[in-house]
Parts: sequence; C-alpha cells; structure tokens
Amino acid sequence: MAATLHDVARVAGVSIKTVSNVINGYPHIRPATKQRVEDAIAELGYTPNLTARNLRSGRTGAIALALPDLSLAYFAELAASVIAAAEASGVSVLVEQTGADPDRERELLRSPRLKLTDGLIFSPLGLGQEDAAVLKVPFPMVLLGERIFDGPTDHVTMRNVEAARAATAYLLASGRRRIAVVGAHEGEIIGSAALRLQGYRDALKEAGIPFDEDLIGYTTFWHRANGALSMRELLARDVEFDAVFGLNDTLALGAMRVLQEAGRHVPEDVAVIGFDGLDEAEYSIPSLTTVDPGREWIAKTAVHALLERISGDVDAGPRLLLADFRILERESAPA
Amino acid sequence: MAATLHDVARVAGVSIKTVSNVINGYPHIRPATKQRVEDAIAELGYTPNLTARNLRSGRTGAIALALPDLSLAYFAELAASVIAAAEASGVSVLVEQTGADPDRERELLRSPRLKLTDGLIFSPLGLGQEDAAVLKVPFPMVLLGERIFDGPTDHVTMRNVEAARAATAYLLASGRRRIAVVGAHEGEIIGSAALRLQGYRDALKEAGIPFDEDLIGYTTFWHRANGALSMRELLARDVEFDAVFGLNDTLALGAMRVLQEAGRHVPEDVAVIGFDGLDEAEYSIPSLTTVDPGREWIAKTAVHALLERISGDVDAGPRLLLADFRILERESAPA
DNA sequence: CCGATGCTCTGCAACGTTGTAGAGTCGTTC
DNA sequence: GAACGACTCTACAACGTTGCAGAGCATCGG
Repeated sequence: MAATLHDVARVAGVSIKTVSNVINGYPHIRPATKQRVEDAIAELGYTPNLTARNLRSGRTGAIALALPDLSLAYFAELAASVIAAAEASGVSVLVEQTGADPDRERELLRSPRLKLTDGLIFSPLGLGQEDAAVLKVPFPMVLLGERIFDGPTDHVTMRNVEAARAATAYLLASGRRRIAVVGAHEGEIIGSAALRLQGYRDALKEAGIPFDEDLIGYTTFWHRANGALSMRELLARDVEFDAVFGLNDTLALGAMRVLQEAGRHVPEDVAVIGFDGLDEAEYSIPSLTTVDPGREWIAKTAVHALLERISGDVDAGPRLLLADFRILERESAPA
Repeated sequence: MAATLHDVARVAGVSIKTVSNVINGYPHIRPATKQRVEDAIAELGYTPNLTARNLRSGRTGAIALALPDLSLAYFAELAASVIAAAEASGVSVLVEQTGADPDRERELLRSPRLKLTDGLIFSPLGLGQEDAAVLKVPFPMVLLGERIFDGPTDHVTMRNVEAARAATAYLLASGRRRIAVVGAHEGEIIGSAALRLQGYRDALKEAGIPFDEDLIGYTTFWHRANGALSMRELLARDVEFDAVFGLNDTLALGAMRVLQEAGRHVPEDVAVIGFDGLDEAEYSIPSLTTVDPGREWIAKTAVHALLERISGDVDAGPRLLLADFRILERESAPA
C-alpha cells in the first residue's frame, strides 16, 4: 500500500541504501542521483515508516505524559504547555490519565504501552514518598509535582512552601489577620496541600500570629465542589476570618462562590487568594488574585530535561529543578 | 539492556517462537513449558517490544487526537473523554495541538508523525468546507466538529442547529422575548457559530418573533474575554434585552460577568444560557444553564468508529454520527 | 500394526529501516 | 605511474517480533 524504500529505489533505479542516504542527508551523492531519488519520492508520495526506523534506532520520537485527569484545569493547561514544548523539539506526546489512583499509577510505570515512547513525564497524585522505589524505571523519566522528593529521577516542581508563604504574607501585608485555609488534607505530610499549608504556617509565625486550627478547612479532593463544601463548613463553625487562602484556584473559586451566596463581600469583607495561576481565575467575579507557580517554565523544563536524558547528554545524578513563582494581583485580594 | 524474546527463550530453554506463542495465548502448549516460560518472563522482567510487534503487524496500538488547544476547556474535556474511551479499548492516544491554524491543520494531515499511529481523530477549527479534499488521507480518520460536512470520512458531531433552537425555545418558553446572542462570527456560513445562530433564528421564526441584528454580538474567538467584550458592546449599543444566548459556555460566562458588573441581575433582569455543558458552568455564580451537546457520547463514538475503520470491520461509506443533546437547567436561566 | 490425526514445539522469513563494510571509479600527489 | 584518498554507490545484516510451514511424537481407530 504505502510506498517503501524499495519502491522508491526501483523507480529511481538505485539501491535502497542510496535512497536512505538521500533521505538522511548523506553528503556524498551525485546531484543527478539525488534528483532522481527525490523525483521518485515525490512521485510515489513516499514517507518513511517511523515504526521501522524506530525499531532500528531504538528511538520512537515520542514521549509520554502521565497525569491524573485532563478535565482538571491545572493539568489541562500543563498538558497544553508540555505538548507545545515537545512539538517545538519535534517530539510527539502520548497522554495517559491515571485518575490519581495509586494502583493505576504504579501499573502505568510497568505498562508495555510506554514502549511506544522514549521517556515519561510523570505527575503522580496517588503515590507518596514510600513509593519512591517504584520510580526506579528502566527508561528516562522526569517527575512532576510534590508527592515524592529525593527520587531516583529528575524532578521539576514549584516552590510550594515559599509561594504559599508569599501568598499568606501578601494577605497579611494588606492588613488581614484571620486567614482561613481551604483544601488542607487531613494528616497529610507530603504533597502540595501539606507544603502549601506549611508555607501558610511559616508566614503566620514570621508575623507573630498564632496558628488557629479552627481556620483550616479540610477536603479530600481539590475540585470546585470541595472548595464550596469546605467553605460552608467554615461558615457553619462560626469562626471569624477576613481572608481565605485557597490551596488551589479551583478550591478558591468554589469557596468564593459560597462566600458570596452567604452575603460576604469579596474583597471588602473577605479577601480571597488562590494558587495555580489558571487562565480561568482571571475571569471570575471578582477576578481571583492567585499565585502563578511557574507552570509554563515547568512544562518547558520538564521536556528539555527529559530529552537531555533520552539523548544521554547528561550523566549527572537526579536533578531538582525549581520554578520561580509570582503573585498575580487581581480584584479578590488587592494589595 | 531490556530483555527480549531471545533472552527469555534462553533462560526457559525453549525456542523464541514458543515464548512468543505463550505470550500470545497459543493454546497447544504443555502446562510445564508454559510455566517455565512464564517464570523466565517474570525473572527477566520481560515486556514485549511494541515497536517490533508493530512493525510486524502494521499496527501501532495508538491513535492520534488533533485539536486546537488543550487549554480551551471544551477540548480539554473532550480529550479526557477520548483518552478514557481509548484506554478502555487498550489504545494509547497521541495528542497534537493545531492552534486552530488552517496551515498547521493541513500540514498535520501530511505529517510523518502520524505514522506512529493507526488513525486520527481530527477536530479542525481552521479548515473549512473548501478544504474537504485535503481530508482524503491514506489512513483511517474520524472527523469531529462542524466545519466540514460531506467529507470523505466518518464524521461525529452534535446537533448544533436543533440544540441551539432548543436553547432559544427554552428561553422563549420562560417568557423572554428579546434574546441577545454572544459569539456570532461575522459572515460565517459554516462552523458552530453559524449553525447555532441558525438554530436561534429558527426558534425565533417559529415563535413569530422578528430577528433583530442589533441583538447579535460578534466575536473573533470564543474565549472568555471575547464574551466579555461582546457583552460590553451590546450594553453600549443601548438595546433592550432580557436574555442572552452564549454560543458557548466560555462566552456565556464572560458575558455574565460583564452583565453583573453593569448591575444587571441574572436571571431576574437577564437570563443567560450557554452551550457545551462544561463542568465549569456548574460552579459559576449563578450556575449556568447550558446545553450539553453530548460530548461524552461523541468521544466514545469517535473512538469506536475509528477502531472499526482501523480493523476494517466496516466497509460502509462515510458515516455521519449525530449526538443527542439535553438542556441542563441551572440558576442563570430557570425554566 | 499402519495411517491418520492432534498436540507440542521449532526454524525460517519477513515487516522497513539504517549501520557497517566495502567495491568501484576518479583525481591527486610524489 | 603507482599509491593514495575522496567520492559514489551497494550488499548485507540486524533491530524484535510474528506468520507460516512443518518436524517429531503420542494417541487412536480400524
């Protein structure tokens, strides 16, 4: 069906290796021969069979991106950035969804489907520090997120603690004193929730404000509905607060909605700050002040680090690459 | 490095073909032999080299999904559904972003990178009816969207006209009479905007209400900012209206925000309805009434149709597969 | 006891490509 | 004018897998 090197060689009247040489830019070919081959390629509409080429070379020209779920806005935007960065390097991206299920995440690392790719950018949401061992995989991998540190691979992530501390300090600087938190994870020690909560505590401490457990709203997931639910609980508790730190934007947006339903004005009565820098946060009512943790940089850096590992250009040990953050000041929490 | 059939065969003391037979479930193998082979596989951690298998079989076990941009919520959710449906069939998905650029869309169809896949699910946003010819590709393809009809391939899409008519009729039934539109495309004849606008006109006609050009807000893109801008223009025009039909949810959310800033109450003063059934629409303030055009069904159907074509099970001509829609009644437009 | 049948396993070729090695031709150099 | 190197092109093998054909053996029916 599709034309192969053999077909082109026959039409051009040369050996298949010569055709291969033309395609791969081998320099020592007579212009006339080269022309004949190129004409034959055009005539037959030949395109190389990448599968065969890959078998020969051991490379596939594709990388895998594993993340919890594309319908979560943060991961969709991350994926968009990763795919764009990969495309710029001529690499295709195969996307796998794990649903944040630790079993599926473990399974994925052993999946033969990854054989279709040269390496993996992995953003786990179910695995934890105790699973660091399973990250020892026989292919290049770059880890994203903050579930696992000191693993055996490169790791690109954000400055969760510092960024959360900065977000909290920002609220404090604007005069808020009772800052509620939405989205903490009960008993968690690792992961974004724990790190961001730590940043929050650090900022309070620096300001000499005591930590008040009553101000902390716990959730199991980080969906909008969880943010809403968590805020309802806080309101029901009848504690006073003049600001809310949503541990991500989606939570903050859900919480903000509930605040408004309850008749609290944002930002007059309660200031709200989020975390993630989602595009979406710019268009809520009021627009959401948030921390951009450097998503774009993370995507680019992860792709480049992975490609370096694949090409074997780097033989350093596991690298930890940290993105810079910045606070996007909007209406929900003016400075 | 990685173990191959040869290694397993050596360890198990059988021929490589026997190992292959065990892996592929060939029935006539002695249990003892099978056990030895399986032990060897486990010992070596062997996983089949899919590239080689694919070269042999001519299949890759992956499909490509080409869409404008994952950071657009509709496409992110569509991709999530497509990947889930593909995974259920044991197929990987390679995602390509075209940025809605007609040149990149055309280029994509000729890209050798597609050789890594068995077929393509293609959602164009730049190509138009005049490009139907370029869809004649030498691999299985399923078309999504409403830019091109009567192309040479299967086509899965939504009932844009009927759904938009139903949305408009819904507003009319709730007593609204002056319904503004946000997101029309100037001079467009094909594509979602044109079809949905057509449905709007049809519903007006049925109700005996004249079409008023002053109520139509035009935009170039369908981002939130465009919905906001378009609504500002409508307000500046100083025409009366008691409802807004956002040609998609993102536009509707942008428009709703501007309405509220301008002091109009939703839904008391102005009812708002969207189109797409985004998860996000459920959590706005007020929550957005919208039309779910059957996204989930579209994703599943597209994957299954493509896999049918790939396996050659179907030899029918191009099929047009239409999803059912339903109106999700929420706060922004009560019945 | 023979041929037929079924079970178990094997060797070879092939998928389309590229790396290695080398053959043949020509011009250059000493 | 012989040796050398550069240029142009080719043959072969190999990447790891599976389809095909068949070998060797046991079992069974007549």
